[in-house]
Amino acid sequence: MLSKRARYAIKTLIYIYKNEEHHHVTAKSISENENIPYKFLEKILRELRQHKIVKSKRGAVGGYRFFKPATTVKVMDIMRIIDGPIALIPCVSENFYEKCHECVDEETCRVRHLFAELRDQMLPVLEKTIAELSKE
Amino acid sequence: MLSKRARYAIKTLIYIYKNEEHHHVTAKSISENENIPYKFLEKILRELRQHKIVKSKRGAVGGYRFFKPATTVKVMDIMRIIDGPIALIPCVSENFYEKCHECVDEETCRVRHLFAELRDQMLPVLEKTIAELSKE
DNA sequence: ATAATAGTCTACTGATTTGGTAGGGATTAA
DNA sequence: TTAATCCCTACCAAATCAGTAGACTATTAT
Repeated sequence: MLSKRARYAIKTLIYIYKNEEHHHVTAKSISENENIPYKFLEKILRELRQHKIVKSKRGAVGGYRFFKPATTVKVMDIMRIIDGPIALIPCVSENFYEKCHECVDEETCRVRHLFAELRDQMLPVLEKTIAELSKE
Repeated sequence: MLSKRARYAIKTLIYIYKNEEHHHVTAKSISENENIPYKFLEKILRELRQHKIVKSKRGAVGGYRFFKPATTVKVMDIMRIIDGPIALIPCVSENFYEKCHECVDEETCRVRHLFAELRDQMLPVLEKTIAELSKE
């Protein structure tokens, strides 16, 4: 399951994308419009900033904006930042690989093959970008 | 991520399938051969029995067997029993649906569509049965 | 200069889940 | 009757999740 943080993050980015044109988007307005607890949101935004998804501006007319174009930010990027691996078992993860110390031979492990196939089916769907997701 | 319990459950069923022909398969032998803590395994087996995936026989030459043919037990069945929904958000889950009280309109929610598509890509892979998974 | 606005950071907390462990009870075959 | 084996309840420590509190820093408008 997706964590609430990840869902909030995706909603937050869609909201920023739709509102960043004329000014920075404040955490307050995101919080109010998307119904995300303010302090909780701050933490999420911080993570997004640290991973260079958004950039921030402090002070009176501050707020958040995309760091790189929303057309280049994929849903899978956000999921990996917030929740970690997409794959369901670590030994088939591309970005969070861990050796499986349960099966003897990774090359022939059938369970591994199955979950590799699963990951291969999942990834293309999650290539969708925030910009694409925001169109209506 | 798949829980350890779910991975243990899948391994357990593959092991039972490969060994049930001539006699019941004991928890002890599963535990030893698949490296699963005995007491933890017992709990998993109990859940599988309660969901009619395996049946048990008590006493001296007791153990576990498939309740219905392994050719009819899908990986997704096991995952749902042990870990719950396959879908990453409840509002697109087939078996564990919950209304999304975040988005205003489920029909037009873009996030929902994305995760519905994701689920649709995942399900066919997880249709694979324990019997298929055990072939070599 | 200063007040108001808005992001930054560290620390804490309560509830839930995860991955177990302990210990006995019931059943069956030899 | 005894050894093997499953059945059941209860407990536990660590991690994760969702969220809160409070103080600090930077920027802008007046």
